[in-house]
Amino acid sequence: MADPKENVLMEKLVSLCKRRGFIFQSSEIYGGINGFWDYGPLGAELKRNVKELWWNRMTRMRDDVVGLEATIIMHPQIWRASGHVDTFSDPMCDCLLTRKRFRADQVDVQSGIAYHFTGARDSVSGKVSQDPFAVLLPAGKPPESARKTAVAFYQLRGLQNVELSGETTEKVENSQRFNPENGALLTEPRPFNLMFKTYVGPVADEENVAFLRPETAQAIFAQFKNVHETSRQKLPFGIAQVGKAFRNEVTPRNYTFRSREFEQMELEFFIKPDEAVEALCGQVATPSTPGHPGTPQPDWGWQMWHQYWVEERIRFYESIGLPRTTLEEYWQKPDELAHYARATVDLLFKFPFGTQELEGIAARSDFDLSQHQRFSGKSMTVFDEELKAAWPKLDPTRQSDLSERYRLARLKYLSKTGEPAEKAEKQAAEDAANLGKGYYVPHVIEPSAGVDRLILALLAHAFHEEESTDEKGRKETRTLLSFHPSVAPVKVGVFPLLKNKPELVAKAREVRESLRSHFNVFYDEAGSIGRRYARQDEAGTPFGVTIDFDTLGERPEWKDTVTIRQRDSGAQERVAIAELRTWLETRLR
RNA sequence: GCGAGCGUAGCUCAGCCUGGUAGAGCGUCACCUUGCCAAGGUGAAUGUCGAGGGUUCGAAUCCCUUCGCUCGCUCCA
Repeated sequence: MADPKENVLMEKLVSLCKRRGFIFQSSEIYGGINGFWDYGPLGAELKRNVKELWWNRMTRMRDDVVGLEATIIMHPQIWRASGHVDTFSDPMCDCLLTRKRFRADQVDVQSGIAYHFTGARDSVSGKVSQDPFAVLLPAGKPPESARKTAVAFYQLRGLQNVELSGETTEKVENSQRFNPENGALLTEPRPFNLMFKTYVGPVADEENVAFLRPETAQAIFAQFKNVHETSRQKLPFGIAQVGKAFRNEVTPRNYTFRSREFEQMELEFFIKPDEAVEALCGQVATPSTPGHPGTPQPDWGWQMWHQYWVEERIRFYESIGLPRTTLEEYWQKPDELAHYARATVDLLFKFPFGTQELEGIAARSDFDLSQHQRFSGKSMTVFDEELKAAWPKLDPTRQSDLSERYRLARLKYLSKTGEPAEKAEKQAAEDAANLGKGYYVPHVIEPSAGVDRLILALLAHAFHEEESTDEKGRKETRTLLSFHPSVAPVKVGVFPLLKNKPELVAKAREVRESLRSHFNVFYDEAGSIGRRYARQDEAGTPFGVTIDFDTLGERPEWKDTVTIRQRDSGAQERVAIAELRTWLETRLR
């Protein structure tokens, strides 16, 4: 767990974010609302930059990924197909004695004698508790043991000398209402819905229930066919989306890290099943060495693609200023994997409050599209002309081998979904036959990142304090945010050396105007020059441009040049105004 | 959801125990000053003391409720 020093760091960061306008609590004037955060002027710029860099890198800089922007509220069936309705709304109950929480349907079934109590009173103080309580004992156990548990319960309610009242017994069979560990009564099962619920249309009844999406991914699957057909993409290709998602988290914690409204950047990268790759290329390439596997090749199987995306994503983080050393790769153990996942790598960042997930890169097989195929009744298969052409040229034993492997994989999926065995067998056989005709459900690799936690990681990583002592022996702390220039909210500060010299001010404003259509520029003339540098250090502005007397020609050879100061080192150099834009452009990438 | 602690100016905090209508430092703003790293001077703004209720002649202070934050438990597809 985080040690005190790291909590102090977190407090400093939170305070800086508020003071400088990066992050505010939502609805603060009304006392705030738990789990919701707003981005102030600098935070909004930072977040835009991050999303834009992701979008450019994932879509515009590639031939094989296209974008999507889907709605937040979708057909409720989507969340049944995805499994969210089941896994996000488990009724839970708590042990009245230990507070331990159980999923109501997973409590071990028990039988025995239940001892009910209507309440208790303190024989010394006279204080009374009217809370009913009950303990279940296996048949044959002495009643004293039930009373002991009940006494402990009422002691928790503030009674010291417990005198139990209204004891009755009842025979109980196959009950899930009692804690198997101590026999204590559990609270009533309460729905624990992690999805935000709303109603579509003016009538708020159960038929009109809809959910705010708990992830952006499902929209991509739901629109897979449309995008595939209109984008003229062929497998392998991906669909990227950036957008809001909502989860009614039990405990929003750690500043913006776990929020109830948050933004995701997700890619669903669709690939051919390994059986199809083998049919086409004669073999499936699998990773032999760690690290980036290079330019994608036609013979890559899902493992190569998975490794490729893990490495691509790490490169992205490096490019925006999170070095590999700040990240941790965590390969989920087989028993941690979701049942449909073949492999999942979490990219973790060392936050001040602990090492936590920034992004997950999951190999999700063909589970998602298959689910939507089953629930919607619409085919999610693609037709692969090359596969159709290649298949007849295969050796018959190879054909039956591939076909059988594909059939078994489909059967495994269909059986797990609870399809009747006979129906599953029939469907799997049909799917296998279709493979030879060039039809299959694409598999998917999913790099899924949280924008807000990435912002927090960038802030935490950029935060630095430098202690120094001035000539008068006073200790000073310089706070700076060492953002990578590509994400920095403000790219360049422009300052006249002195405010009371109109020529300097006029020239500085002129320089600001010449730059502002190219970069986010901040102009400041208030206070000493050092103070203005310090203000920009806290905002994370990488460069400061100062207009001085030499700019005006005091030293003729320096006419129309400015001083550029670098944020992290404080180093200065002289650059001609005419070259400023190019100078900055090459350093802001 | 449970337990503990906390909530006073933009930020960090004092005052609360022992009720008598609010303070410091930093920051912000204006003017002056200032020839490159938070210099200085003068002046200014800012809080229904998280919110609501109660006790009291009187509440930042005592009591209750509620919201928010932190930590622990729980949860985390």
